[in-house]
Amino acid sequence: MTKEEVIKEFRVREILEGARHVMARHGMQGTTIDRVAEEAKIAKGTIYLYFPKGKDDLVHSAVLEGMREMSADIVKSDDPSKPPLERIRSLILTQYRIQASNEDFLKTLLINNGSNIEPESEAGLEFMRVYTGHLDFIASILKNAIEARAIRPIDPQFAAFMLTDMIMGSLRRRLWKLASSPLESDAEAVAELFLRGIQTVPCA
Amino acid sequence: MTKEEVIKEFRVREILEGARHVMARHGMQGTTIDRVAEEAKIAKGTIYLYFPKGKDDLVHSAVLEGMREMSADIVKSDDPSKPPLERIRSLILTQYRIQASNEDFLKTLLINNGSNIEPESEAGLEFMRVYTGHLDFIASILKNAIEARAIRPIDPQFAAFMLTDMIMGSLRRRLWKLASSPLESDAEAVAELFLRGIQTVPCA
DNA sequence: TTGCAGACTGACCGTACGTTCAGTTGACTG
DNA sequence: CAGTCAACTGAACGTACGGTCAGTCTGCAA
Repeated sequence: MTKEEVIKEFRVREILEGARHVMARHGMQGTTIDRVAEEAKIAKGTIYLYFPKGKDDLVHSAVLEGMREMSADIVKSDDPSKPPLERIRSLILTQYRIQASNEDFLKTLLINNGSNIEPESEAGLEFMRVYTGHLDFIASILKNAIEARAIRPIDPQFAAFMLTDMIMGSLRRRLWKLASSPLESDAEAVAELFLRGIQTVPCA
Repeated sequence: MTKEEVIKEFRVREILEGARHVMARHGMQGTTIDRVAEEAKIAKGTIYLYFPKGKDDLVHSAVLEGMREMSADIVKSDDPSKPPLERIRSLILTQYRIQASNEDFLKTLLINNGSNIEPESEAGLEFMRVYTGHLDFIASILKNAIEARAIRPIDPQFAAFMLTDMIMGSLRRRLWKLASSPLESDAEAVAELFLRGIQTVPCA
């Protein structure tokens, strides 16, 4: 029984990774079952043994798994015992490091339409659930910082959304080759902008 | 000669608007020539009279025209004689107003993959040209503010990118129904975050 | 009124791609 | 070694959709 499960898990992983690779290289439009099968080095029909619900389910699973993995990595690397501001800074840097080590999936998510899942469908709802779950995690860190009076009493959900978008945006800027600065300096610039804004400090 | 031109312009406009409407409702995946023809109330074949290069060219034209129109509206509403900070604030608010009045196209751009145009293709390069053109405009306003010492000497291109992403992000948040606050208060929150950051002012 | 030009139509065609399933393989059992 | 069964294969099928073109309609000119 164990052996079958190992094989099954191996196949599913191969297929999902193949799918993400194909998505990154060919875009959603160019992601076909044939290409995924070729990438995973199995025959077309085999895919339907592991994803009997068909292509859409496969694609959604690949995207969702990618999101869940990245989110989990970020949560894992968080250290709640750090002082609030430092915690936020290292959260930002960690997101850069993790997402940079995951370039295939990042391309899918940011440049191709990884989030192009129809809202209102079951897959769309699941996508939103994972996404808002991650936002909630960041919001809780910000809430913590507010209570410690390290940051202004801003709406944590809003700030979490904006921070995520800034990070995603600057990563997209890198993928589009509009910036070539080292990763750490991008992270630092985002942290600085998020924490202090761009305005001249009034009392400097 | 004039009459033919009027008809041609009318048809092209109907087709492009129809295309944007279909994209917003059905996503890029579900955007077919048949649906666009139906939306524009003309026969399939007629589309090929006005877009002989086929579907891809039509879709790209629709997206590019939408971007160009929005960018032009924003540039038009800018008043360079205002003081730098106020100029930035009203730039932000204007973007919200204009983009909110253009919901179809916004959905295409933000939720479906309007920017899913292959880089390296002619269409992709044109897309980047329009996009970076808009960023340059915003960067020039920020540069101006830096010279007036109204904001810190941050890289204007970087800041322009981040500001655009924050605005787009918060508009996406609205489209996803994760926020229902009035438009003006969203704009104000973004301006506040961008200008002052979230950190407690150190000398308050 | 007749004839022509060209804008417009929509049935039709070819193909790419998702899905299926009859057949093959190979590991395990008795 | 024969038999069994499940994993796997890939040729074949159905269909949705981009693109075509022979035919229709409309308005104008002679």
